[in-house]
Amino acid sequence: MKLAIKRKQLSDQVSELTTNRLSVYLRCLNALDAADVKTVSSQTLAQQFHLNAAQIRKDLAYFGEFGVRGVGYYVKDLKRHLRQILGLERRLKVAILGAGNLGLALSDYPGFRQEGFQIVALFDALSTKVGQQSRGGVPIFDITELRKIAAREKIAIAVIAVPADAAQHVVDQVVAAGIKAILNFSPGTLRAPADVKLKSVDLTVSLESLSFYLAHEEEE
Amino acid sequence: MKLAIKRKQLSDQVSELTTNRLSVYLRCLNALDAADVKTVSSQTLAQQFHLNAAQIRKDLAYFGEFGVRGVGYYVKDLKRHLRQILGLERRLKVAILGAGNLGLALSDYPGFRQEGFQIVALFDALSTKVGQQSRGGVPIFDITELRKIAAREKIAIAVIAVPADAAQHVVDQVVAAGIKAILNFSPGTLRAPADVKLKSVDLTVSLESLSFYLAHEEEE
DNA sequence: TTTTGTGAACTAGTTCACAGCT
DNA sequence: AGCTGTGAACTAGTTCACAAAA
Repeated sequence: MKLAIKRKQLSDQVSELTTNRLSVYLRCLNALDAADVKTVSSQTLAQQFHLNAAQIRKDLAYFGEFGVRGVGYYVKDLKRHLRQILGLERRLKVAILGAGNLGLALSDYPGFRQEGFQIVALFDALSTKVGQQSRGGVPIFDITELRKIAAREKIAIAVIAVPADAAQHVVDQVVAAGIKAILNFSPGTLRAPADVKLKSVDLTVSLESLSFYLAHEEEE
Repeated sequence: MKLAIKRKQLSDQVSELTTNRLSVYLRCLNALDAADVKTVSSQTLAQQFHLNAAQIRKDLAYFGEFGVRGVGYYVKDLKRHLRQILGLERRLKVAILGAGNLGLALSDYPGFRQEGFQIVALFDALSTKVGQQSRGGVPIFDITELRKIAAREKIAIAVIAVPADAAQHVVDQVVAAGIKAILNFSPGTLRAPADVKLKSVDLTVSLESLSFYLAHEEEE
């Protein structure tokens, strides 16, 4: 009951910081479960990654009361709940846009294949690539077929791995194909409608932030 | 004078959020400069990506007074300042650890090569890979040679692109080789000493955050 | 006794709003 | 007139600290 009421406004109430941590907790629980640990406290969990125990409890409390006072959390139980919260109980299908170096590497990346994601298609505009497949066997389609294949395969997530100058155009096509979640690897700002979740991983920004650190640590 | 005083505690005072935005501003300024725009206001800059003009001014104000009241910022001028702030005036050398799909793709990624980064070496433990090179011509060395080559080439940044179970061991070797900045692509938490800057890009977390969004948007 | 779940206190980050310079 | 630089107000996120449950 309490759970159901909260559910309604979840994606507004829960910040991305929290959902990212949920993923991290889940990975930790997988490891604990594999090591046949039955129960874990927020304290123990917090020590693994340098986090605060209260934060873990607060993060989980958004979704229900999963813990047992005096005991902690049952590993298998919490793991199941987290998978459910993150929407991982169903296999989500992923398409990668851009069959260049990065796109091909991502399509065979084992981390993507784990935990319920299934990479079903690559798309490219280059006719020489269309019809080929990645080393791991993901077929490459022509980008013009995106709409058709996205609908047929029920593709839920698009990964953008095209050069910066093509990225916005590709995003527009992805949106037109009805895909509601995009993970973008191209540098620069992209526009997408409000009902489409666009998450960007900007490799250049990451490197430059390290460069900043190096430039300013030397001085102290 | 004011600038010099501030400099001392910069990396403590300035948050990562700010430095990440500086990268984004720089990219925008590059585009404006290429389009031969001479001057830009924080207002205009803010509209490009959906940001607040005051935030841009605050971000820049940490480092000095670069603007001209009534005019805005001189594009070339601010660009030069940002490059200097981010430590991009010198070319930083980068090594990639792990010559798998991801490592090879990253070593030829054009975004890395731009803006002052130079990928000089790949490292792997597999003897079949050692001696080969990436398509773009980055040579693959044995990981045992890391220390020697890092010193000789003055490698400043290490990129971790090895499987999760090898990641901590590789990080330890990178640290032992005296490298002070690490960009990690492997999933999971890694430990590094306080004087080493470790930045992680967790692809699984990114995808799971999209999954969360998809799972919870459907309900409204 | 142990550990959760959570209000209250605190800290960090963002936006407002305006004085002051050009 | 126009736009920066910045204190003050606000908002979001984290940590503390403790009552309540097992």
